[in-house]
Amino acid sequence: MAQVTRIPLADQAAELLLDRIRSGEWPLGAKLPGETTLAPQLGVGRSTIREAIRQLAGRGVLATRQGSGVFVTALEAPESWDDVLRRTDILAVIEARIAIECEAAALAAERHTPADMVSIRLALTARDEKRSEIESHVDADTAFHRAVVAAAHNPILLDLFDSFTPRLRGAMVEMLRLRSAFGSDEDHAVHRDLVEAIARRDAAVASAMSRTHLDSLRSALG
Amino acid sequence: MAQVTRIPLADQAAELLLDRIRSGEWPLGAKLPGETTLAPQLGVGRSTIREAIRQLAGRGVLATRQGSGVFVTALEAPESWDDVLRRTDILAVIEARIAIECEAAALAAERHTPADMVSIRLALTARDEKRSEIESHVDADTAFHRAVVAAAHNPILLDLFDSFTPRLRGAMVEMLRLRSAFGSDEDHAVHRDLVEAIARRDAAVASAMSRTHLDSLRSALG
DNA sequence: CTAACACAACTCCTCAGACAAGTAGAGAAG
DNA sequence: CTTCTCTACTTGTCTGAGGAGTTGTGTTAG
Repeated sequence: MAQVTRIPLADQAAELLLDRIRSGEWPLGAKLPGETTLAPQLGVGRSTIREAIRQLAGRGVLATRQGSGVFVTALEAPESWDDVLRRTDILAVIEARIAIECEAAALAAERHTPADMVSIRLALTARDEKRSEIESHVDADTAFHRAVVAAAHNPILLDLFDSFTPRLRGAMVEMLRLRSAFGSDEDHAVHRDLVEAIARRDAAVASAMSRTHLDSLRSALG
Repeated sequence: MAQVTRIPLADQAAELLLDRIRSGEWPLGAKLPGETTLAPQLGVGRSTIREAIRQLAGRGVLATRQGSGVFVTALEAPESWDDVLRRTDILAVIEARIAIECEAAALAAERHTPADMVSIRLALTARDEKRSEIESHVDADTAFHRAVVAAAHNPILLDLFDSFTPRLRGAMVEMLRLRSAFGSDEDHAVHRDLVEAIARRDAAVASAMSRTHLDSLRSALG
């Protein structure tokens, strides 16, 4: 089966070089042959091999130093975090979210500022008002939990939360379509208790409330 | 302060294009002006602008189609997770590690297999034998905790743990050089208790032991 | 013999020009 | 209105030339 679309020589050359790097022909930190050597060796022009090198340099695999040469800086491109999440079981993602959100709730109870409490309470009322539509309710719920994590004042926990939510959104919407036990009064009570626990700086209860909420989410998705 | 190292024009051009993309001048999916237009506009040759485009293509920001043009495929390159960690305060990293490791210890208590227990106990004895040298002791400690996280059977938690440890290693070594309260018998007892709690599937105690150990680490580094 | 200097060979960087290959739109023919 | 063809424009590739930086070698002064 021949390919319909011609792949540019520069792209082919880049893949070829990457293969030879992965094979161990040029270990980490090694210097590649000069472009004047590499170009005839692959049967392409100098500008083509240069573009291939640039492409790999953009991916962080190679680095060029004028007058010195081209060097291997990484054995392969670092895998995108989103890709890891997309490939992983959704239950594992929820467990990871439980881990960071419980801790974040405890930290939020200790560290929250008045401004944090304002945005948390605002997000809670917004969450309560949007019980009708499924998607907007999920988004409001996510926004509320994000406000809690933000009150922990830890950029890593917040980054992790933000990287988890896109993966979870679809599953949550789908789940709500089947069983609508989410917009219930009981569910709302848990969230209100969480806010109150944070407000009175009760870290243990705040953490426990988060766990309660997320455990029910896990069992619903499992 | 002028820079000592000359930055290649192609790299400068790539950064310039990336800025204009981020500024919203060319939205997602838009077609950039042709190379023959862009090159004089930036005051560089055509091959130079081509290499800049290749570089951004390697980072996933642009895509070229022969005969058609160059198109924006992503608003910005996904930031490497390592870069985020390197830039962040080390206390925040420890807090994140506390979050995932406590949860992982609890999950490990529930899910560990006989093979998990073997590797955990092996790592514990190895950790105990290497109390003399600082660096090897830190590495043995890290290996032990990694074995615990691995027993949780959650790939995301393990990936997170692996991404945290490189950032923490330097700080732990430095801390041990100052106060050597780490290779103490008390410290070893905590780890032994953690293993026993996991072995008898006591999730609450396993989580608490992890927290004890890491809290002392946090206060030592703070 | 050692150390500092000059230089030559090598590397990547940049430009210019030419032609090939592919695409998309305008215009003509049906 | 549909279809075909052709033209203009785009990226792809190659070649040749010179500029700029690095590195190692050889020379020379001490």
